[in-house]
Amino acid sequence: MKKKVIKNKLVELNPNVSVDCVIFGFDFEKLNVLLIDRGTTLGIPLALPGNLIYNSENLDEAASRVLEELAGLKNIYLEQIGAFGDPLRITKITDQEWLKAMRAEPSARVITVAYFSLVKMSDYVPQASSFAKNASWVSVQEISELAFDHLEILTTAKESLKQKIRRQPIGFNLLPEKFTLSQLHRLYESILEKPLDKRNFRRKIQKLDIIESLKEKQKGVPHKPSQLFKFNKEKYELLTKIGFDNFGF
Amino acid sequence: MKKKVIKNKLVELNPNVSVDCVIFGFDFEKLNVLLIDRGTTLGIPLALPGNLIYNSENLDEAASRVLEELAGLKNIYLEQIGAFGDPLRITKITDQEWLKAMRAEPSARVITVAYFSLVKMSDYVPQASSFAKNASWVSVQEISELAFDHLEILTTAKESLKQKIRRQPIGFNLLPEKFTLSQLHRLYESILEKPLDKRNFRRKIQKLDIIESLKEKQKGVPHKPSQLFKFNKEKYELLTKIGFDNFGF
DNA sequence: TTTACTTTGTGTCCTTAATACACTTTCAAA
DNA sequence: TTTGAAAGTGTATTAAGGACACAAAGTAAA
Repeated sequence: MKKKVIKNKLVELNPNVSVDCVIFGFDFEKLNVLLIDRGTTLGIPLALPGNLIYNSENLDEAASRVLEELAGLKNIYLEQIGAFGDPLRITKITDQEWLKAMRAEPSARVITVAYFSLVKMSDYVPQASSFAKNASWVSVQEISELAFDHLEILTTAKESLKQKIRRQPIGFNLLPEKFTLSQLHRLYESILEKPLDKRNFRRKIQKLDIIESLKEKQKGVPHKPSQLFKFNKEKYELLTKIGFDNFGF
Repeated sequence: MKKKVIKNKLVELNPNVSVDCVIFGFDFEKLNVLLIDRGTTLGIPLALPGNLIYNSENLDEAASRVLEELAGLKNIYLEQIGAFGDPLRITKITDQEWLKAMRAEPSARVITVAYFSLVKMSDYVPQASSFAKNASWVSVQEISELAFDHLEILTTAKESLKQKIRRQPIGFNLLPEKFTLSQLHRLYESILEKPLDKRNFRRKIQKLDIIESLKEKQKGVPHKPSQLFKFNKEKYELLTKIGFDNFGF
């Protein structure tokens, strides 16, 4: 069993449990996911960032650690999606090369706990980052295969994000401090994967009362400049806590 | 490592991963959960049914197996809630007695994958069942402590069920073939933990178009007998697949 | 047999939310 | 000064939610 010493404490990797993170980012056009290029010669090189957990940490901590190790990202919005544990999930021959190189027990049964996280893309620019480990942003629409069962995890993550954003205004984690209503609009359309009427969208968002218009406008755009907004942290946190479900019952 | 032979195949228990099931039942008054009395002298005797997984089975299969081993229940509605993996979740001294008796590696780090399931209470009557292993139905309202982190799992399961029933008509898994609207009404109130207006509830359910009135009424009740209904499997399955979310976006 | 008791079953009004839809404004660049 | 491109805005119609009260149908007890 692989061992590691952190701060004089012996820390053991658990060979049977990993975490994988679906890290979403928004480029004002579409949703992206941060993927790792494993550089394998066989099979699909792209995979979700993830790793085995240490026995000393809980699952949320493990996911946070993966985010920090990969991209130096701290205090990131994280949400557990669920556990994936098909015995066959890591047995594709095309994944074995990588497992043998990376794992002390490459054939161990591993169940993985998947998370999705929301980051501002500007907080992680792969080529400029010293953390970069062959990581890059890939448009979710363009992803048709991934290593292991990661495509299934991604699909579940997208669904989970769709559901979540209908109840909590978590989308703001994907936007910079200042943003326009059109950007927010495109964000919701990207996540929900359907067009939303502009006027109805704006009315609804304004009624939620979580955004405030700044006394500032877009500059240098070759069209009418857009009003900039920020969101109201207090209202946001309240709504995030209680949700804003309005289903019938 | 504990080993077991099933159908001439060597099957290994995974010491690090378990499943736990929150089995809900409805007695026409309130929600109940099937709990195991571990008969421990120390600490809290009641726990959720669960067990370590075998390396040969996937997580859903493990949960189904637990249901079948415990109560002979097959083809039961099961939904994964998530993974619980705090390193301290099994370290209460009051839980150690039981672990030492039951587990080959009582101090192993175990993460558990939790499920909730919905059963008709008539399908499992503990005292009459040959499967009974000190299992009994307990009203969810009366549960204030459980072994390990099972109270947290129960809380999450209740929340998860609440969310789910707002999108899919899964409540029918808790009712017998024939039921009255009042029973369905009380079921929704029990799950959502809030009163629902009788007329509005009936109107809404009827509009979903998933129940059919039978040409049959309650008998022997000391009041106006209620119309009996069954639910329409086709419509039910369609709605279960596509959900019936009607949130704004 | 009458009365009391208990639960069923039903309709309307009002308010709130959803949806569909088109034109003017403001800027940069040509 | 014209063109192109996105921003910003209001109304009318339809659908759904929420509040609310009383008659009907059965059993049990007086």
